[in-house]
Amino acid sequence: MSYGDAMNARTRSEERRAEIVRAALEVIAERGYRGASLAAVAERVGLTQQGLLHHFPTKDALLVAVLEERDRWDAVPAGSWRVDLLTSLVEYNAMRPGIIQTFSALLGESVTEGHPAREYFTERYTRVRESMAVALRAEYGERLPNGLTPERTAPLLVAVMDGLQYQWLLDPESVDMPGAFRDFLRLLGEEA
Amino acid sequence: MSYGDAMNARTRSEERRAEIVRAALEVIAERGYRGASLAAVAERVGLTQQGLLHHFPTKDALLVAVLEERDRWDAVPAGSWRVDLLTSLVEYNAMRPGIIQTFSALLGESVTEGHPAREYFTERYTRVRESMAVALRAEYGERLPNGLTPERTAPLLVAVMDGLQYQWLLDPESVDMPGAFRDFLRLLGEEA
DNA sequence: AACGAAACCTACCGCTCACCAGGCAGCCGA
DNA sequence: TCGGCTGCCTGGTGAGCGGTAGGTTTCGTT
Repeated sequence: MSYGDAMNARTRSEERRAEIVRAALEVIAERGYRGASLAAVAERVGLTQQGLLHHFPTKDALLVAVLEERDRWDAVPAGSWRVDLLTSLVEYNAMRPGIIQTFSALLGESVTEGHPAREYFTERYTRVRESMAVALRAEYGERLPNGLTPERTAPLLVAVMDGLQYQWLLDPESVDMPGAFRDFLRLLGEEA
Repeated sequence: MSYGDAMNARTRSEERRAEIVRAALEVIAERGYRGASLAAVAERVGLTQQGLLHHFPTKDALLVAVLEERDRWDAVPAGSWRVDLLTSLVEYNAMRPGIIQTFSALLGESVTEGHPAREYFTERYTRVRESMAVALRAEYGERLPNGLTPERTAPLLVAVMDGLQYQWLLDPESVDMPGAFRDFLRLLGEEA
């Protein structure tokens, strides 16, 4: 195997796949997973539907790649979040409605029966709740208001982030997502 | 309850429509709106697809009826909520996963472009936020923690309810939705 | 008994979907 | 220079979609 060249076959193929995944993210944001046709994704990267199927043999395989992309995207730095970085994350999200829309649409679909992303989201939320509990403990210890534990607070934190996203996507003018999130954090850090 | 006698034509037609809407709620819960075929809804009430189209001329017309049903369902008693009744509402919801699933799936779809329920949800959330602000002011006055106003707290309250629903639908064993909601309310009512 | 409307049907249409089969061009290592 | 593999194409298929057209049965009203 030679590796001197600027771009070997494997690299080029991975580039192509990455392009396709990017296009799929867009189309899913616009039409949801069920509404996203392979043809629409293919057209966006200048392929025919069958050309796309060469890289991803089924529609579900493409979805798997999309979900893996998401895992890469918000991979926890050094294994755990810090609460103040969450604020930055929300602010960053507020500048990228596309990504938020993609995964909000997918989350909504995933609660329906037999949806191919259901298991992914179930496991993801288990993981994220645990991760958030760790972050909350690091920030507040056991001194959360009203004797709340980090484990009981984590689902609320996650719910606020998700719920705000829906309200914000529907009506960005009326909902200050980062501001509201900061308000929530202030509820946790009972002020000195 | 037999139809033949004490029921006039109009009443029977309305009964039929109500049956269809109920079936549509089920099918949407299972497959989302895009995934819900008229044929599937029709079969559930013992009709052909065209028999259904006699009562609702288009698929969108059926969706409108579904959304109207929801408005009737959670119509605010006497014009405004009381915060303690929200707890009961959440507890009640936790016993009816079907309804929650229907509207969580619809909410998720609604953020996609040109979705027929988008406007409905946008306006609904505007209304609900206002309604919640009123309820919060009635309960806590201006004395929310950290100088939060009812208007700024309302989006958080709504976000928590919605966000918890998704986590709960995906993994009811791991998420105590009513308990978590009570935790959130306890964050608002700073103790004593 | 006669009539008209409501309820529901069969048949059909054009379209879109995910996916299969088979072929062909171009590049790469041998 | 050749063989094979990768990338992508044309062509086609069966199923399912929402919706139309037009007929037939049912039934309350008169």
